[in-house]
Amino acid sequence: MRYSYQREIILDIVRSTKTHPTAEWIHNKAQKKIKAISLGTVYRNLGLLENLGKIQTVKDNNVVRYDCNTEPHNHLKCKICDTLIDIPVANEAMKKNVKTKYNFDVDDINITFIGTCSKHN
Amino acid sequence: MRYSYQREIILDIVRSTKTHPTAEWIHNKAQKKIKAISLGTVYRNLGLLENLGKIQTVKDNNVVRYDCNTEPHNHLKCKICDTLIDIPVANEAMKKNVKTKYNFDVDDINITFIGTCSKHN
DNA sequence: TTATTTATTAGGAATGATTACTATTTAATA
DNA sequence: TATTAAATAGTAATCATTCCTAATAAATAA
Repeated sequence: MRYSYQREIILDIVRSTKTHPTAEWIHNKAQKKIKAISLGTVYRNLGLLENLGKIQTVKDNNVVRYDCNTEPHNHLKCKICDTLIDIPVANEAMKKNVKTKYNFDVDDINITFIGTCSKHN
Repeated sequence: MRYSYQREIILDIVRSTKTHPTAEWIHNKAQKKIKAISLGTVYRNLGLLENLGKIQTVKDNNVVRYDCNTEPHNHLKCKICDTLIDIPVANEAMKKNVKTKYNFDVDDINITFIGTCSKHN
């Protein structure tokens, strides 16, 4: 893969935050550095970076959010402030359980807990 | 809420299958009974039926699928045949665990196991 | 039964995130 | 320095879903 300044900036931006930004947010930020960067370029490079395992994606409603946390993990989603909070993957034992109960080979587990985060107590 | 024949047909259709159909699929089926039924009507009534607790939704990639299973449950998603398989909710203890660990009040847990179902062994 | 009122519908336009397309630019390398 | 193929900018297209509005129909009152 050829070097691209755009890709470098995009990766820097994703790594600069834990807010699980959207492509549009990343595009806005990137325009501060490269004023003519296009949204298509942002999407394409985010896809490439995901394939390279340098970033991860989370589906949040009908928007994809990007996450610099490359460890396998899941999310708490606060319905009040919309924050996504990373949590370590629940129990590898679940995979084994699903295998024995349903004869289903699990590659990936996607868990989102929806509720109210500690800010709103 | 006022009676509507369209809504009745739509509910019948969702209840007639365990394939987690999309709005478009339901619309096609409904047109067999009511040839001029509009897609907007299908979407609106699916939303109403969900609010009434008569059906549930599952998000599958960027499509919403509808499910007549009204019990709380989660899904196995086969990456080969795209089938969604209902499974009972994993462990209420997870809610308590998240509460104590993260001080996060869980309303709803969304779990999808992605992998290969028993058909492809 | 008929008239009234207001929820519901059909049909089509609008939205919004994402992807596709294409001429131009630019990194790599010969 | 010239060549070439990957990457980009800019824009059009896609596709699920929502929104809008005049017409229709269910519920109710007269």
